[in-house]
Amino acid sequence: MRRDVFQAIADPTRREILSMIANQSLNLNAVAEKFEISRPAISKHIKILSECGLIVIKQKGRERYCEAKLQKLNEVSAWVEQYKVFWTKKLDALESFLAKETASANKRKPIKTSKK
Amino acid sequence: MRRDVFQAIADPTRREILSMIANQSLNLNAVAEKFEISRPAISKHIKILSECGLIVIKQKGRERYCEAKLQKLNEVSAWVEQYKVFWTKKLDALESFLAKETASANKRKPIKTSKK
DNA sequence: TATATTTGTAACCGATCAGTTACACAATTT
DNA sequence: AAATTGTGTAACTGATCGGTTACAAATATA
Repeated sequence: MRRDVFQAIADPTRREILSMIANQSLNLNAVAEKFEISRPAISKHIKILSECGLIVIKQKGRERYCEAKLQKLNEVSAWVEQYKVFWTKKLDALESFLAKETASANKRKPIKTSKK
Repeated sequence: MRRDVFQAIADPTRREILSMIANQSLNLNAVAEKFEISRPAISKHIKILSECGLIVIKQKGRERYCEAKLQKLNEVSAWVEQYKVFWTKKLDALESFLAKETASANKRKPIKTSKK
């Protein structure tokens, strides 16, 4: 069974769970209440999230509070950031192309370049 | 059938395909050659990637070149960046705690803070 | 024209996924 | 002590996933 962060965040319900508990820990029932699906289904999602380290469970009496541990998202961040240059590079190229095109037409007002 | 960027990048083979063609377009066979799995399997992965807009296929004669269109990764980037504050905040808090703790002990050399 | 090459796709397979219902069990409340 | 609450888990289901083999079709080459 593959259990990594990329797989964990692939499911929209799990992403929603993360957004719910990012700011405040919630117990399992509190999480489940906000979804249409059953409590055991949520329980399974929580299990997956905790197995890959995105949340930790703090037992308090009979309740189990889900606390977000978003550090693991760093793995996703690092992966996606390595490619950012590819799409921003293209946008920069488009930007400079448009700037040049506009300059040669030299009647319209120049495009505001965002950086440098 | 759910077909979004999060689901597309959940599979390690698809992430590897993206890394292969990020810099250079490759035809399907060239991609398939570098993997253990069969050509039809790669063909399916390519289809998924193109269906969610991460690559485009340029037909040249009988060959089909896969060109990465990584702009769509922006969606993932935006999602993960919104949470960056949560884990960097905690790290900063830990950092300042350690700095303070070290200062009060004031014999060990201070921790090098990365920014500001 | 016959043959190679590059590819898509259909049909199938076993594993996993995301959900369900039903039940068990421990902690809390009455 | 009895009832309620919060949760885990087993057993099941249908859908999807990631792979395969086998075949078809279009382009390129001999």
